[in-house]
Amino acid sequence: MTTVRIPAGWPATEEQARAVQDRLRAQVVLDEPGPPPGTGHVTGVDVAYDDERDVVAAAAVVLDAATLEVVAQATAVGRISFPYVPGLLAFREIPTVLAALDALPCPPGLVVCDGYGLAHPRRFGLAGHLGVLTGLPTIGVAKNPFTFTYADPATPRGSTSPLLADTEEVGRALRTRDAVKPVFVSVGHRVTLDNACAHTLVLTPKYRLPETTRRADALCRKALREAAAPRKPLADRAAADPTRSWGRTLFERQSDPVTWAGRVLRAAALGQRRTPEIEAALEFAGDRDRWSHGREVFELVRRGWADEEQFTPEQRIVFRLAELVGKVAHNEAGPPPFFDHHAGWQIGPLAWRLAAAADPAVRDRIAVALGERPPEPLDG
DNA sequence: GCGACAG
DNA sequence: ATCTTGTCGC
Repeated sequence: MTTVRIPAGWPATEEQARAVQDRLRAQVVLDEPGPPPGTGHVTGVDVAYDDERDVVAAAAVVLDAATLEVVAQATAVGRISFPYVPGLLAFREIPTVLAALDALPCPPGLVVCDGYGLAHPRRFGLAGHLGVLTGLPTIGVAKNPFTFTYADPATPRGSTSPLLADTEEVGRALRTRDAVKPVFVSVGHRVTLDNACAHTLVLTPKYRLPETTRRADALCRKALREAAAPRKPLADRAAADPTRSWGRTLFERQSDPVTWAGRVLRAAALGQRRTPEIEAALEFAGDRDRWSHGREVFELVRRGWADEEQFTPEQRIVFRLAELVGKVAHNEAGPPPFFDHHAGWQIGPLAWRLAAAADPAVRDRIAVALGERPPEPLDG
């Protein structure tokens, strides 16, 4: 497995990313038929994320197009290079996908992407982007219609209907299993739409999604599991950390957990350098109307301390508290899926770790914000 | 102006 | 994409 760095000059803003798309899309080749279905190699690529740990894992799995047996596979891990923005997915996935493709011991043949090619607001989705950067023939097979419209294809497998941006056919809804929701096929690079659909049908003898996608999905999840630091079971951590049960009961006694978390954060941040992320979290905790956006606050704070090395241990604790404010608020008022409900339990122990190392005035202030002190002096 | 919106 | 419990089906 290879490790990826974010490429130099990689777009940092949405505006830059859109400019890159506008520049590169002229290089897409649409007038080649592409490899005949059922011959040579077909390669699936997919990506899995752990946003909390800022880890991304990609996989490329090469299948024999005739037998659908795995011929070769490779993975790569790296840091997340771009947030998820509809229309800019490629900037989040491509660096790691390229590394996985590079690590393959054989030519990939046709590359099947999890997403779109031509069917894209600027006609340059993930599959087209990957095709232009590698020169390989690519297609996109997506699970959802994005912003496009389509009529439901007829019931039997193999039926299609045009995927429309207004009246322009940008792809096709293709039924790969009888009476099951279609997939959405579009051209990436150097393949026609007819051929892309034919490939997709060859790749779906048993399931709705292409074997390439299924294999790559399973492999990148596994790579992600192995890349993320293995964690001890919950019970072990509870035994090793007596502050945990105190943190739990303290949190569960709060009738207004978000406001409480905000007070704790304010006390903890006192006297420390305030970053914009901390300011935002503090302001947020005081505004009940915004709690449903807790997840965004979490993500903002998480991005804010991406360069962990530049912060002191105390500042890192403040950042973690700010993240927890976002998590707790999201669990309290946001839509599912929720963060794990243990999140709030960490607030007390974390804040007290800071208090224990601080001077008596700060310690008192944190104790007041928490509402109590731990039953016995905690070290760490 | 606001929401929806591939993964 | 990710979080999640049970439930349905081959």
